[in-house]
Amino acid sequence: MVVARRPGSYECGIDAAMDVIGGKWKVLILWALDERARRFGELRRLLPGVTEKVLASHLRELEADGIVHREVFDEVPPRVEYSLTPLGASLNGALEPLGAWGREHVLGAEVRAPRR
Amino acid sequence: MVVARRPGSYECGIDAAMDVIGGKWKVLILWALDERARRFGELRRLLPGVTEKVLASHLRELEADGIVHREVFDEVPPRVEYSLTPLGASLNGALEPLGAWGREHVLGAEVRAPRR
DNA sequence: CGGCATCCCCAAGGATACTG
DNA sequence: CAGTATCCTTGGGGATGCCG
Repeated sequence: MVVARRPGSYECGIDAAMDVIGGKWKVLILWALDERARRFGELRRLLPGVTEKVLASHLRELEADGIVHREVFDEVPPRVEYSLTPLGASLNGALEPLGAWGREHVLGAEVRAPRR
Repeated sequence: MVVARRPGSYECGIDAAMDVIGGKWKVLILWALDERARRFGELRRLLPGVTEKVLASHLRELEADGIVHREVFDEVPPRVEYSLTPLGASLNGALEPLGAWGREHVLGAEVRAPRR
């Protein structure tokens, strides 16, 4: 996103959080990882439209922020798994009310969607 | 903002909400309006760094999304007040856990170990 | 006071190709 | 499979000026 990446201080906790989840696909990544760990290609398939470059950079940012854990398995073919850290899980929990709000007030308004 | 402005459907409620609050200053606007109604110039002073153009466009988007109410008082000098609609208030409530998360895990971490 | 109208910039994000 | 490496596009947002 934008806001103000690491300017040293924020007005309130919400911008700080918005900074962490501000990427275009980040909340979707968190959502996809909520259930279980996922491989890179798996995530790519779960997020139709994301490019490899953007997915990789988002994952690296989330890793730097301590939200996701990246584990490399030394195998052939290579395998890398991404999972939520405890911090990431807590973020997802904090996101839940917002998701419920969106489902109820935005999605509900335009469609009676059977989400995920 | 980013994500996908009104593409007709979202993956989950969170993107839908992210779409609404995706502007650089929107959550700060919501925060400022949470306490009471505010005038345009008042908001400008509360958000150091925002330009008139951006503040006005954000307010209009929030108004279009049914989040804020704009009331014009036909006086001289002109007076315009912005306030949260019930929907806006509920959004603010849904944002609260996220704000708490940010305060606890981002702001707190920065204070203890300032980076950059 | 509370705005639009303009012009402009730049970083987030997309497309494509290549590699360990 | 899981990424880099490059190049390019886009539009959100900043700066400035004018107006009812």
